[in-house]
Amino acid sequence: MAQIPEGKVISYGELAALSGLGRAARWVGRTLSQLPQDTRLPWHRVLAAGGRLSLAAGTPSGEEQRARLRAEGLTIRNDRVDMRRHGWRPMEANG
DNA sequence: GACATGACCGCAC
DNA sequence: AGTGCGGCCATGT
Repeated sequence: MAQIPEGKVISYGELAALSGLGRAARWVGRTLSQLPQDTRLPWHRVLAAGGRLSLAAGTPSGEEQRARLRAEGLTIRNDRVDMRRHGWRPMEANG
């Protein structure tokens, strides 16, 4: 997760698979929910499938996530981000 | 061991 | 486009 570049996003399922956790998307979610508030990990770049934001707008964390994503230049439409444009895969990291 | 829950995923209707 | 259902992995009671 720390390797996700700024302005890019990934889904829980992808992150789980890429981390060698198989299909443990739920486990990723539960883990993120337990992150300390002062973590510097880019947790806001982890979205649900299809670029959907699973954290509801209005909640502290939900607003925080939207703010951070927008700050990185992403556009949020109807609680979702354009994965086609901002999706990230490790292969792209190698150039 | 059984049962319920979670910042989930994919498919079918 | 919205809803329902089963599957997934780990944790807590």
